[in-house]
Amino acid sequence: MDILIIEDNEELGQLIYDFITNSDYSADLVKSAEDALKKLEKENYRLLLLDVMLPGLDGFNALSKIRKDHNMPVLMMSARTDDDSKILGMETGADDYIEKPFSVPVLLSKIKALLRRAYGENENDVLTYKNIRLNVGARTVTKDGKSLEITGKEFDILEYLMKNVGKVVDKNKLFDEVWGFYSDTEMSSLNVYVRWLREKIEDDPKEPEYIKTVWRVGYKFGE
Amino acid sequence: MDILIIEDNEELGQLIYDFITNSDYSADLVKSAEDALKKLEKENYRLLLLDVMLPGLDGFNALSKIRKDHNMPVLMMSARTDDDSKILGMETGADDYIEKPFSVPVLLSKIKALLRRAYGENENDVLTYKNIRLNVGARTVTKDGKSLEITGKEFDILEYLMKNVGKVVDKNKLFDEVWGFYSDTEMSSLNVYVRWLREKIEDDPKEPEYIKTVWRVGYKFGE
DNA sequence: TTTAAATTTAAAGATTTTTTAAGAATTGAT
DNA sequence: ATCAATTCTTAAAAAATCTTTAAATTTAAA
Repeated sequence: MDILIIEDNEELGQLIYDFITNSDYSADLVKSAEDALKKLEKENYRLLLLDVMLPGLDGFNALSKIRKDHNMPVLMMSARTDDDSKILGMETGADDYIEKPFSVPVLLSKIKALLRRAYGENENDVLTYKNIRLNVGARTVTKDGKSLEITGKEFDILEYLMKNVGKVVDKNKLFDEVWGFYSDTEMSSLNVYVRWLREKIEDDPKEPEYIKTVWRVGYKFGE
Repeated sequence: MDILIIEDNEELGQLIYDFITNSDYSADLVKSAEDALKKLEKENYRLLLLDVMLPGLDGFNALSKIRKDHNMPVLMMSARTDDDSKILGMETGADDYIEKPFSVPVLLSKIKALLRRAYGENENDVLTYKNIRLNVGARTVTKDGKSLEITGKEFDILEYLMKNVGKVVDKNKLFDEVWGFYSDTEMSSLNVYVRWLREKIEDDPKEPEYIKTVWRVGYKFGE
């Protein structure tokens, strides 16, 4: 899971949640610091969006508790605009602080900046086409956010195809890429893997929307 | 040298410079992006404070030039308060953006937060994933707060895996990391240690929740 | 329309890789 | 020097993946 949003205001929480999830991040939304602490035990998050004014444990105290166990970037949100609040937040271990009301696109760009700094430029680690996402680092593939069980060879083939979205990929080139030039595996095996890939990826393997065959040449992913 | 300040307004530049140098950081002050680029060739800075409105090359263009060669945190300063400027700055590679006029103590706390994130403050002593905690300094591991008896090699393996949560760790890489490139221990021993680790960490070693095997490649911790 | 070539499909066998258990070798503490 | 803990090896069993084969289908061209 990417982001945990801790915000007690129902409406604002939902707004942020919708925007974030529509921006290709996964998120959970909780209404109190106590719930957040529980969630953190069970799930792994890459970033925290933390409201300051919360019922029960407030944002500052929650943060110092969280910081004992977790080192992920934390972005605080608050209506309190005085300097001391900002400074206190960051001294407590927040990475950044955004004043309410804020523009949601600005929030998103702050999130991106924090993720970039904490985890590196790994947007290029993920290949996306429509609702298919291929994560090179994790070697996982999802469709509509649900993960697909994919084998090694299948992954290698899909990776190469998705690195060339819209371009016709020559069968021999694809084969060499996946098996290596000197492999003595039969070329026909490639067809078989494509069949299985379609089985997993396509809604209707007979009418491929993603992996299209280009007669006498090879395959083309998408477009 | 810690910080390079790029600010053409003499008075403001001096103010920032004084405050920063009085706060135990070393700094250089330049008045243009061109000068900054020259300085960056010669000196090594840990952070950049970059004004947007500059004579000659402006802050945005300077930043995209800088980002080709440098990855240090960059904090932009500008009187332009519109969202698009902020977003553009961060898309271009800035880590944060502060509106002028700003409070200098707030600026300082932003600087601290950025340095902390980029270079670490407390040597990431504890790695946490869900209910598993690994204390690097103490070489201990707990699950749900209860300590697990773990041997040296097991710890080394787990540490490396947990430093790469969610990413597939190549078996050879993992081996080299733990045993060293020139070790003549058999590769297959790694499998055995993983088996023991699972015995200790997993609820059900047959259905690993933490240490997953990625066929043909290696292992992946979590996600 | 017919034909040959290319691709799809399904199934089964082969191969590779991982898991597992047991024991041998090594190390460090007493 | 002895003992216990740890590290390492080995080999069989199990699991997952890879590969081949051949028949069925589709396509493009004669």
